[in-house]
Order: sequence, then C-alpha cells, then structure tokens
Amino acid sequence: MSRVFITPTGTLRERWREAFPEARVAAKIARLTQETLPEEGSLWLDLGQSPEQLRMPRVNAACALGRPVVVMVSAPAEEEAHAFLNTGAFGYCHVEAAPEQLREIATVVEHGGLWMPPTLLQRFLALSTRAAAAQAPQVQPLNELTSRELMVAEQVAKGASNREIAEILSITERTVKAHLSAIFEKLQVRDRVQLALKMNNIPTYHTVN
Amino acid sequence: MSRVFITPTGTLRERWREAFPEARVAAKIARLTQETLPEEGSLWLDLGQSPEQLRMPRVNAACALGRPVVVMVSAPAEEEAHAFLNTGAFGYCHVEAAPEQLREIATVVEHGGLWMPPTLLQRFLALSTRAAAAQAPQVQPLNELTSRELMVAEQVAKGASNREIAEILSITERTVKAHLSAIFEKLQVRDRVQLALKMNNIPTYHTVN
DNA sequence: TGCTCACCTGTCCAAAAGTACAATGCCAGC
DNA sequence: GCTGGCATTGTACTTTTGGACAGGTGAGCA
Repeated sequence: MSRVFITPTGTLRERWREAFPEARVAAKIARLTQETLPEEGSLWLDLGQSPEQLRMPRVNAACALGRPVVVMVSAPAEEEAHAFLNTGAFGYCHVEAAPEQLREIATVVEHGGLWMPPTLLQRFLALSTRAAAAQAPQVQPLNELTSRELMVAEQVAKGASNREIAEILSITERTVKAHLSAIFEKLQVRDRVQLALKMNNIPTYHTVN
Repeated sequence: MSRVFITPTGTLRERWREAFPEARVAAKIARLTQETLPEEGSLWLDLGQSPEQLRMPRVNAACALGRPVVVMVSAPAEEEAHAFLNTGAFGYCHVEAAPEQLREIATVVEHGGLWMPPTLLQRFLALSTRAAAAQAPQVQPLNELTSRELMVAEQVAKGASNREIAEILSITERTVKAHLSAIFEKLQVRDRVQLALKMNNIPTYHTVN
C-alpha cells in the first residue's frame, strides 16, 4: 500500500515521512495521472496554505483520481469537512496530525471507511440524522392525545415550563402535570425534553431501561 | 485485536468465524462488563432478529461498553443506520456480509473510522451537507461553547439526562451540571428543554430570564 | 513564575418535574 | 340511569435539575 502526498512545497513533512517512510510526493495534482499512480493506496492532499477559493476544486481534482483522498488542513472546520467529504474525500484531518494518527487514518480510508476528528464526527452524525428525520417526517401518534393533552404538549414543544403552561391554559400546575404524565405514557417518552424533541420530529436516542 | 459477537443464538455464524477465527461470542450484552471484555477490539451486535423496540436500546447498551460497535442487520435501512451511528456505533452492515468485508469493517472501526455500505455512505454525506447548510446560521452561537460544553449540549439535544451524559462522557453528574450552567448562560436559555430546542434550531417562545 | 482558562469535583440547597393515590364534575352514548 | 372517558384538582412523595459556594488540576501564556 503506497501513499502519495500532494503539497505545494513538493516536500514531505517530517511526520508524514515518519508515518509512511515509503511515501511519494507531488507538488501539483495535475502531475498525477492514472499511469503515474500506484495500483492502490491513498492520496493525501495538503490544503494548509490553500486560499479559500482553490480548496474545493483541489479536493475535487484529487478525488477524481479514483483513490481514497485524505484532506489535511491547518484549521479543521465543520462546514469544510462536510463539503470535502461530500465531494468524495474519505478523510479530513490536521496537517500536523501525529504519525500514529496518520497511520490510523490511512488504515481506515484504505478499507473503505470514513475518518475525521472525533468531535467533528459527532457533530456530523448528529446533523445528518437530523436531516434524515426532516426528510421523512414521521406521522406521530399524536391522535392518541386528547385535545387538552395536545395543547399541553404543544407548549412543551415550545419550551414552556409547567407554571407557564398552567397560566396559558388557565389551569393548575397540578393539572398540567397530570396531563403530562398521560402524554409521556401515550407517546412513550420519559420526560419533557424527549417530548419536546418528539413534537418537533427529532429522534431521541436515550431509552429508559 | 479481539472481536466479540453478540447474538441471541449465542453461536458464531460460519462467515463470522471465517473472518475472525479467534472471535468470542455472547448471547446477551448484560453478560459483558468492563472486566470480561478484552483490552481492545470491537463489538459486533447482531440485530438480525431483534424486534423494533429493542434495537435502539441494545445499540445503546453495546456502545456504553466503550468499544467500537458494529451493528449487523438483516435489512440495512437508511434511517436506522443514521440512528445507530448517531447513538455511538461505528459500523453498520449486513449480518450476511462476506468475511473479507467483515475484516475490512473491523479494520476501519478499530482505527476510529466509520463504516457503512457505500450507497448509504453517499446518501449520508449528501444529507449531512444539506443539514450543515441549513444549520449554518444557527451554528454561530455554538462556537462560544468550549469543546466539552458542546459535547454536553449535543447530548441534551438528543434527550439525554444528566446521569446519562455523565456516563457517556465519563465524568460526574456534578460536572455535567457545571457545564450546563455555563451553556445556559452562554446561549441565553434557561433550561435543558430550551437548549435542546435551540440545538435543533427550533425557536422557543418563552422568556429567557 | 504568576495568571488565566478549561475542566473537573464536592457539599448544600431550592426549585422544578414527575409519580402515586384519590376525588369531583361534566358529558356523550348505550 | 349507568358507564366510561375527559378534565380538573388535592395531598404527599421521590427524583431530577439547576444554582451557590468552594475548591483542585493541568495546559498555555505574558
């Protein structure tokens, strides 16, 4: 498995060489063609110094070569990560990533996996899940709720406290709680946060048990 | 690197054994604790026959063990993939996946990568990009948060309780509260419900005092 | 070397949320 | 007239949440 680094300086950084002693280097993507590329292996694109408007095209060009591409940047940012990975890159990391890390990343992307910093990955998953939920709106079992319960649920969905709901509906806080208990039971949620999310069509991932 | 398969039958499938001759097997997640688990390696959760309402809790439980989890299902579906990966799983594949594929997946997840079938991955990336764009205006106030605070906020956005967040982040419930107080202050919300809504870009109509 | 900041934790306390058990009144339908 | 569902409220209790006050550590920086 061989790795090719694409960096404007045309020279390998210390840590890159440390991670992959056999790595090759290229100054420009254009220099690389199907013929000059090794049979398999990954491409490592250094965008550390690239100006804004050139970054995306470069990622595009690199991905077009048909090898898994890891984009390296000097300041990882969420939106950029999304854009690059969506374009076809399989990895997104810091240019100064440690050698062991680089090897981890290589292992992952060369086996069809996706790699990005853990915190970004989390955000990433949260976002796409939300998007998926928005795409396929679930018909909720809100019909099970009585009219009064629905009013209470809607207030919770807007972030109201029991006291506020009581005031709005002109009932006692106690009654609000009674309705809430019924709602929780019917909708199979355990507290107002989960209810608020459910009412807004957002999946929750924490079950009782 | 060792692999533990969790399957109701308590026996390894042919192809699993073929992929990982040394694999261990367990019938229930509850049997596995930090002590009985190997130092490192991945968990493979067979949801082939699991009924709908037990799937998510099982994924949750498996992820809580602190090893990369690969969920195996008999009929891969997009929404499910999103949900499971968002819960903390790192892999999602068919129970009947070929041995070579299983090894690929193992390699990926054990190195911090994310693995799912290529077609799903495409959809996934497309979705998240769209979501990122939609969220863009909202993400701004979030950068006031420190990385740790963001993690807490993300969990609240999914409906987690303080206790759960503490467990997930391996900190005390007290610390979770500390982070939350800071978050409330920074994002100008008064409680976790409003935070959850704000994190999901849903406006709240109640005063913030 | 201080200093700041993020992160983590503790105790104590008060408010809010949620549950259990119980009761009253209203109204529609059989 | 009886029954069942809905809405309402009460007392009493447990759990969860959030805040006040008071620290402790470690990393980075002037």
